Amino acid sequence: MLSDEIRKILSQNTWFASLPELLADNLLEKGKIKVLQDQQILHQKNDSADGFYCVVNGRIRISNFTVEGKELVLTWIQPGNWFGEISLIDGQTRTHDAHAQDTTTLLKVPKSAFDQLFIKHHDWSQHIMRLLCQKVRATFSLIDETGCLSLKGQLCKRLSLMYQGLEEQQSKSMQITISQDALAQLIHSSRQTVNKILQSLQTDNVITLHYGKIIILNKVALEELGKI
Amino acid sequence: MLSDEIRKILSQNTWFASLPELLADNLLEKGKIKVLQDQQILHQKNDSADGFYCVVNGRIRISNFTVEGKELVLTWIQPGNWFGEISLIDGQTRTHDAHAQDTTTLLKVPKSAFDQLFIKHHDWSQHIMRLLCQKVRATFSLIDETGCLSLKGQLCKRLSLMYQGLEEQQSKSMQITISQDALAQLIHSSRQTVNKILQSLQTDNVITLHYGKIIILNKVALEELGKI
DNA sequence: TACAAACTGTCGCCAACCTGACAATTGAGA
DNA sequence: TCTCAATTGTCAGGTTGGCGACAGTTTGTA
Repeated sequence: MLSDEIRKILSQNTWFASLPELLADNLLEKGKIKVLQDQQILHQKNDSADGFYCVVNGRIRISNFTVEGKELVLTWIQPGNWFGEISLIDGQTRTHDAHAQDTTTLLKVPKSAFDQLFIKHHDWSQHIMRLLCQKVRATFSLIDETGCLSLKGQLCKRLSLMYQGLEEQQSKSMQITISQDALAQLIHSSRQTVNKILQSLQTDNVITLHYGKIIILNKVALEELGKI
Repeated sequence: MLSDEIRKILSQNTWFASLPELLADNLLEKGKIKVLQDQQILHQKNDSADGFYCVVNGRIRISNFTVEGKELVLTWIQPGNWFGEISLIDGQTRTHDAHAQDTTTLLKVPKSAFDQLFIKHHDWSQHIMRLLCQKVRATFSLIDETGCLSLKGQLCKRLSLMYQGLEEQQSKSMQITISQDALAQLIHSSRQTVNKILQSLQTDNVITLHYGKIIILNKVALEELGKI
């Protein structure tokens, strides 16, 4: 994959786009491409940390496992988004498992290069702080959603966000590639319940359902429903 | 309240305790005591931020409101813990409402003093990053709990944590002062369900129930139950 | 073209838990 | 001491949503 292509994808992300050119160049320069096959493990919870990552394409599933072995999915990280900085900063182990969902390309900035940025660029810590704040705020709003919204609301919100992600990447095919099973995991629900909700959305002409994918018909309605 | 007394309480907190003396002194020096009456508002969601706070005694209830007006409690901040840094760093507004739960004494470091610390102490940002990482990890484990644990498990975990807080402060009276109503809010449940669970814990001689307070009889059992 | 794997659609049962209601108890303040 | 608000204890009714089961559909692969 060409360096210009990577830079273009990374620049869709507001955090990366706001970095001074020198820092952005440095991340791209030190970053190495890493490709994972579908379902391949990047790291597990409690692993020691060796890198700071950005999803170039594909997606990374961040999750934990309950005592009984059930997978609890926290989120899917979409292209352009960076992760893995927490363990690098505080020296503790990984907070979650990270698996590839689809064949996935990552940019990996090794720990050594990451640490050096603090020394070479006096303003790097400012930007890392902003990234951490973003992460805290995102996590807070996740908690709000699960507490405030009905399952239908949560589902619509997730679909909205995924659709936005597609728009930002100016993807050709405006369809969300996800199984109902995976959607259920994301909102901590069951496949059957998700199916029921999706059917009702289809009846209301908000979406259409297909094998392994969903097409958004009415973006505005979906966003509205994501507040219930 | 005496400065030595404040320093003693603040030093129970691992983050504060790990600060270089110069920084700790600076925070204490610039911090002003602020007392809130029970239920008094410190700030609301979307307020602009003017300070970095530490609970000296009492406690701060961090919450949001749903569209229907129901209060969603995120957590109670116990003495020794700092909060409010996120809005100061990223310049955005407050993420939550903050109310006093009981008469509460705070140490308030004004925004101007907070900002200056970055300039005067080159290592201040390192410590702020550690604090942010702590916050992210705490928020992640909150999500894990609500996803993994049964209501009984969540309730026991909360009680454990509150009891630990009492131990750390070497409080004279080892009883948790909280109504069943407030407990229900903390675990996003109903008073009736909480009552049923507490009754069962009392039957098993893990706790005893009183008007507006709970006494822990078997700390170890409680911790064990906090994993179910 | 056949087959297996993955995914979707649907039903019924059942446990968890929310809500409203109401009585009893406790504690603070007049 | 009296009164009132806050808190606790308890019950019945109703809803939500999880789970097992099974049939049908789609897709990739041999």
